[in-house]
Amino acid sequence: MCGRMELMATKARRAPRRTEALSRDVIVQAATEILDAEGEDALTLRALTVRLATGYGAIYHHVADRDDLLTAATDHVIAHIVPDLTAEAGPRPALRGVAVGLFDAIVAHPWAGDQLNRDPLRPALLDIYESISQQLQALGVPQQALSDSAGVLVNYILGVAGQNAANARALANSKMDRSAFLAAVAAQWAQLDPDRYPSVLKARTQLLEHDDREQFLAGIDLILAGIQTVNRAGKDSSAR
Amino acid sequence: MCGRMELMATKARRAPRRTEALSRDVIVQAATEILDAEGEDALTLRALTVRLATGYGAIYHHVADRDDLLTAATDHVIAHIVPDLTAEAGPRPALRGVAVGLFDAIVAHPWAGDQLNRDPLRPALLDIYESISQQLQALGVPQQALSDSAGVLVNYILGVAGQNAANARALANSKMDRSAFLAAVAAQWAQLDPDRYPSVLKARTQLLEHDDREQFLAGIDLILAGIQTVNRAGKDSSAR
DNA sequence: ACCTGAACACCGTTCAAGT
DNA sequence: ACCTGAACACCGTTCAAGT
Repeated sequence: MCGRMELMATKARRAPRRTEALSRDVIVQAATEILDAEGEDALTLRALTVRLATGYGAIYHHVADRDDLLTAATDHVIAHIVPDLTAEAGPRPALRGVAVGLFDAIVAHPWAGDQLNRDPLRPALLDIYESISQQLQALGVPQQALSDSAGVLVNYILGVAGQNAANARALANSKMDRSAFLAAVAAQWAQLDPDRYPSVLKARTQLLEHDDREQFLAGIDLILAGIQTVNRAGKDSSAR
Repeated sequence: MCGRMELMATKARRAPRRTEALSRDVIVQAATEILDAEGEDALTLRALTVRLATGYGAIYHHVADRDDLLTAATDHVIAHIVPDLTAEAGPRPALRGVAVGLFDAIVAHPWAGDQLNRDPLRPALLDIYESISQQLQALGVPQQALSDSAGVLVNYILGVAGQNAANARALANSKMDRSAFLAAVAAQWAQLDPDRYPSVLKARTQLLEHDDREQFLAGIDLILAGIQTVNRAGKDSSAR
């Protein structure tokens, strides 16, 4: 009892008082901070009650379950991307901007990349999809090719997001620092059978030199080139 | 004691005797069957001990942990794809063949699609990557563009795989049959704000009509077109 | 070497009880 | 309405003990 009083006194000195009541936003915010700091496995309900100095029931009063929390945090982290890009120059820079924005968000919050892959098209992704579709339309992609084209871009982005999250998790689990981890990965690759994986091994040096972000953008450009090529071909045949 | 004897007698009648000893392969096989039948959440160590009529220690003697089991099952399910395609006609059909093989495998085993996204480039994916790279090379893609091109294809496939797994999980969790589930999804989409998501809503009808597999292949073709366009452009500037 | 199964630590979630 | 926290059901994993 006495010990508990002291703890509360310490708490009170650090964060004078919880003036605002517990709310969904406060909970999602706290969850995001835990996810960013320690990864998805660290987001336990127990950890949340400790951080928010509350009980389980209080959390479940504002949030359906752990998955609800995870998707809400993901939506929150992704929601900022599209609005920031309305003042873009043209459809092509805008498309690259959305893609890069998503890429950067996922590098900063790898757990969100994982979550996007685990959920079917979430609200957050819908905004992205809508924005991409509109820019493609502005680029002159015909209506019937629009959903295929936007789908390729979104799925490519999701794939990259997933690998990014996987790498972040592997790094965290290894408990090495970044350079030691990269060295360990490189050592693993070096053991591959060169007769069976010649192309993988050739790509390896390039992968290590290349910036992930640059390679991601090169992929976007490649897909855009494909969209425009297919589009142009379709135009020729439908014009006559 | 008496009850236990009876249980063993019943067991013996159903499955006369376990002639083959427990092995890693047997365990992975059993895990795959559980995953296919009931999804990832159903693969518990307890369920495995029941199905294999054994104890925890026996399983942990052949397998490191649950994750080891999951990746082994994924590798096993993916490993069959590449070898089946050696007798392909040309690089383009071969590429489509690998992609479609992977797509079909993931439709049949959605949990594997999820697992591919959660692990950094697994052995199983390395074979795919190698095969794709070699076919791209045969297609005339220059060395320095190879890793970008193969990366786009692999990441696109991974993205589709992830969405496929997510949809399968959503369907399973809903406990509806397929048509009821699709109706529920359609109803959800119908509630979207048409001012905010015009393109999404336009794409919706197309998505419902389109075969997933066809759309996936259209995406592959689109990316291949982009690879060849970029490649041709590069050739022009490097030739002089 | 291979297997058994009780025990452990730790989850997400519920719910009667409080304010 | 909002919150508390003991309790429940269920995980993955370990390990002393058996053969």
